Amino acid sequence: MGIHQLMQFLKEKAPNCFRTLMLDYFAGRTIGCDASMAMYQFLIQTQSAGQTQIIELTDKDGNRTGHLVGLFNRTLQFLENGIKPVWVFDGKPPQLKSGELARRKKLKEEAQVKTELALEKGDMQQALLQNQRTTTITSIMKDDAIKMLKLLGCPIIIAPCEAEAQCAELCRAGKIYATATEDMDALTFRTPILLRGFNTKKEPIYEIIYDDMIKELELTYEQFVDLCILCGCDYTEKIEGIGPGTAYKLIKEFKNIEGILEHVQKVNAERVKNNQNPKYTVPSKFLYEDSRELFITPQVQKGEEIQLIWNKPDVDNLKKFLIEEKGFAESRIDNGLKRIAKKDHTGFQSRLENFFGKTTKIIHPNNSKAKGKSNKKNEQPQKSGGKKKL
DNA sequence: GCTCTAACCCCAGACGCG
DNA sequence: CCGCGTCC
DNA sequence: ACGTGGGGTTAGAG
Repeated sequence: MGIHQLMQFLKEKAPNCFRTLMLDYFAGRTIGCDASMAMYQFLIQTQSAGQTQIIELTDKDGNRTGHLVGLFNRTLQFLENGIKPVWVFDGKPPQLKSGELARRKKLKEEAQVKTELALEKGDMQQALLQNQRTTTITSIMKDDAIKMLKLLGCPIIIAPCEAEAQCAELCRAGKIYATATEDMDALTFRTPILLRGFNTKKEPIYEIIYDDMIKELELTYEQFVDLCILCGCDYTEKIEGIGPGTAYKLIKEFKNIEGILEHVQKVNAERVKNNQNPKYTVPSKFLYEDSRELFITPQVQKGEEIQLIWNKPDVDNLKKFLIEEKGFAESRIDNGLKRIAKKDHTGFQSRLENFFGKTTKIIHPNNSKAKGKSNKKNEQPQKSGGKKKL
């Protein structure tokens, strides 16, 4: 679950670290995308309720393909807008996450039972909801996605561990402009820029700038990590009775989790003396030190070692794969490829254009339904400063 | 009252035809 | 331009 | 073998 309620906390306590941007702002930029989360969402959202069963997109062998449809469209949307995506996949989750993963697995199993129950009752709406909760990503599905994205010409990174941590490393190394994810722990991994909102065209894209955030909160990085752990992260239980609000106050006052634990013991002891229930409950195994280490020095591949290269799509093999193996309609692939036919996938053209200020308003009729007023914006000649800094 | 937390509910995409 | 069935 | 999140509402505690 990333960091519990961090988004809402930041909106409140650090409102000035946000910017909202339109898609065309990113033309010519490289963006690191969290592949697992995107796949998961596409798989969920391509399910629908039939008369007596749940319908999912699959190939002829029954392998699910909803994530491929989604990633295909999303990638083309990026390329069409001159954005160069690098898809980053999760590797092996850290040991500390196993408890959280077990919890999720159990929830999925319960949802599976509820799905079948709802199907028996004929409650298709409930069946769909529960079936969405059972969604998991198999290694076949992941391999299919990697194969397709490579054939589209995109660089792929399989992170040694958490994708968010790898994106943060790439961003700090200057290999990507920003990390695109809905998962707020990218900030805990210290990504300089986090982007949210690519999942819906209805709203603009939010940019969160790490340096602004940390300044506005008046915390050190280490303190911010402690704050995130106290809010609730994937690696350890949190202290019951402390949410984002009090965690922030306590960090300010006692500097770190060690100091807060001392304070917590005192407060609880005092209350026990007065025959009151303790105010806080510290988990029996509060692994905050290990969690810290996972956030601060995560297992990643060094950014300098990574070369990102975009190629033109391998049209023949892409078609062979998607049509013959995955059951895609040829016309959809052709339509998609037409959208990016004029783009240069090496990224040279878009950088050059960006340098000369030519790409500032590549936006498409498709997207313009978003707000209605956003149309006007595109028409404004954004000529001002001429070329940007380099 | 007001603030905060926790538990529980809901929600999530894109294309293209008519 | 919108609504809704379909995408595989 | 394993994997997403967010918002809203409400009840209850301090």
